[in-house]
Amino acid sequence: MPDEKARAAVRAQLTDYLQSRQMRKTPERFALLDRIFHLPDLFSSTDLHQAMEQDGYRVSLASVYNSLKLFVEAGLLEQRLFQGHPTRFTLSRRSAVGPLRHQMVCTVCGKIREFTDPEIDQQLLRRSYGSFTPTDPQVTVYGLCRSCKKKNRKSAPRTPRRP
Amino acid sequence: MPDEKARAAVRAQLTDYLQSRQMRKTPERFALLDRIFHLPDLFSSTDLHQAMEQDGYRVSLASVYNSLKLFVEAGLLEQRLFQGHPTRFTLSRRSAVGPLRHQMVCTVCGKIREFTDPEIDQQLLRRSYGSFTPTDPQVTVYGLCRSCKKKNRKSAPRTPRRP
DNA sequence: TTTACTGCAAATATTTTGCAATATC
DNA sequence: GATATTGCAAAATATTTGCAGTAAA
Repeated sequence: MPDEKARAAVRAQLTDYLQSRQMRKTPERFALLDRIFHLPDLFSSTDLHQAMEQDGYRVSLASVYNSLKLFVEAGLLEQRLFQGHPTRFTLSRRSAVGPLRHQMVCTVCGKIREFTDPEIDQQLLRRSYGSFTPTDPQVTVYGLCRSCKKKNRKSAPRTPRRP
Repeated sequence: MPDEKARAAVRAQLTDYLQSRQMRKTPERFALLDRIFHLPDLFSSTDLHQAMEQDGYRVSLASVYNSLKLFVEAGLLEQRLFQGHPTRFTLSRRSAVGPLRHQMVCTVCGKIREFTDPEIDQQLLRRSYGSFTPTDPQVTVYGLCRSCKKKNRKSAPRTPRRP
């Protein structure tokens, strides 16, 4: 199972991070981190909290927030914002070898789908940003998914209805 | 004054939009729209509300929100989200001829600076998104501005301090 | 034993909603 | 005059904070 390997690596990363800053290796932190590997790619704080509850593992929402912030600071997670959605988190791609993961978002139903585009990545990473040092380039493409586009056609007839 | 021309055009756009949907041309809506032309490129709902108050024009915050939503629906404004910032609005570039406006954000001080990149725009607009129809591609580059990078160097010495 | 961390509850920040009063059409 | 829109206050949503109790080191 390749997932297992990745999970162990990320766990080790967390251990190192905590140790190096004399922070504590609490069971909550590792339980949360483990659970993240069984969540969808882009999950919210409440997704994680509810998942823990359903597993019968009680953690306060405050601790979920604390841990998520910690994981981001430690470079294990990245944050993404999408119009009309709560903050999403995703396992960091920094360690990954592949192309960056970008997202498209349907402005009607809110559906989010990921895509990759090595060419755009090249453009993003090759160009200079002046005195600014980029660490995390993000591409978000808002638009319409197929089914919302269809629905939109039906509900927006050419002839305006009269009163 | 080229600004004046743009403002008139956008005002006309709003008038058309309202007329075509039998919505009302209230003074608040036009006052808000006008004020936006004298705000920074990326402004928040409270920026706009406070600007109105300082001009001695009383509008409720609820109306500011209503109008901003309306302006976005009418295609006059676009919304942008940045980590650690309230929602920002910006005059739509749809009508503009130039390249798309993208943003870089300093993750330490929160400073936002815009940049353009016609090559990336080409990549974004040329590629296919499958059954998904893109309307608004956004690039946000998080990183460090020069001054925060300097400060960071000072406060993160090579040798960890011992307890 | 020390103090970082958790859970809880209250606080904050941002945006939305319900509704009576008002003003556009 | 009909009703879309405003302003206000309350509600909803998402996240942060203060603090007492708990547990990792």
